Amino acid sequence: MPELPEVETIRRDLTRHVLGKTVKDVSVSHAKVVGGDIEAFAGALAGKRFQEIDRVGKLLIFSFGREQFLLVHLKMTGQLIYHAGEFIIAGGHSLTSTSEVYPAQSARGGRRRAGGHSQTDDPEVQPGKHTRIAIGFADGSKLFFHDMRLFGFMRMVNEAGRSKAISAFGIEPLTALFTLEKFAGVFRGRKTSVKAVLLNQSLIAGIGNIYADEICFSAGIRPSRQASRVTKAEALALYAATKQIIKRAIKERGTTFNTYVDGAGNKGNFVRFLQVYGRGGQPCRHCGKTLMKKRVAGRGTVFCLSCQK
DNA sequence: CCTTGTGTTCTCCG
DNA sequence: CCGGAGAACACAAG
Repeated sequence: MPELPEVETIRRDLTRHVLGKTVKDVSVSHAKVVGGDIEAFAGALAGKRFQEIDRVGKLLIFSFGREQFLLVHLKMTGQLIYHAGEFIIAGGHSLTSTSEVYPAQSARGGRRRAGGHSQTDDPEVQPGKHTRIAIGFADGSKLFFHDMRLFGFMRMVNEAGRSKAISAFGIEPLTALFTLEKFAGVFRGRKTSVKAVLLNQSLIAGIGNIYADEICFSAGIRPSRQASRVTKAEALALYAATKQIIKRAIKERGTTFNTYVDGAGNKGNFVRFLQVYGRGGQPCRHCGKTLMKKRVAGRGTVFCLSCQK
């Protein structure tokens, strides 16, 4: 599940690789992943030059000047992978034209292994049965959007569309506006759980199920605790944990639990540092007691009854 | 059945 | 009866 650290890792990877490149051709497998109209999307994107890549929460924003933007959301299983070189088919010969291997409206075309440097198994097949969008650049390199579940999307929007998308997000961790004052403020007066607040993108941008559980563990607070009952000291603990865990996760290039890969198709390393996520029934790394798993805020949630109050 | 991010819809309460 | 908060549902595929 790409959350803030994963999306930020991809943003940095792609900033290095696709900035300044011009879109030559665009292929799309399903209309719904580009907002319903493949022709309109491909037409709007063709010929555009990538000028800047920003991120708000888990949303990527590619800029083409002041009036045209590409919004990309990976949702649960989306991947955005850049390929510099040519494609090597199982048989051995290379391809240079996207349309030859990946006609619009058809995601089929067999499994073709990419040129060598990837570490994961399924995700780097280029293009594969889960390839939804292929963007070919003038220099022959390509950007692939994969998504097993058809939740993720790309959209071309104008400045009004960009502003609207950004305004839906709450405070952004790791920016100057992410102050203890504002952070503590989002918990104040809320009857819902601490976890629901952490997951609410309109309050705090970028936290998903993995980091919400990790933040709660680090702060020693049960995810089910009522937000309004969080004390000042606990708000500080949650605030510090949020900043520290997100920073560290970015440094480790994100968490690969199931399907996440970075802009080059490689896994993230933060799994090694997970204290609770995915560890229900296993011993707490701090006290040794069995970690509890239950549903909080509609999500699978793992915590330690003894370390978290 | 489970997994989860988010948009939409439903329900409750004052 | 309105508005807002929060919960529940829908979506998708393995």
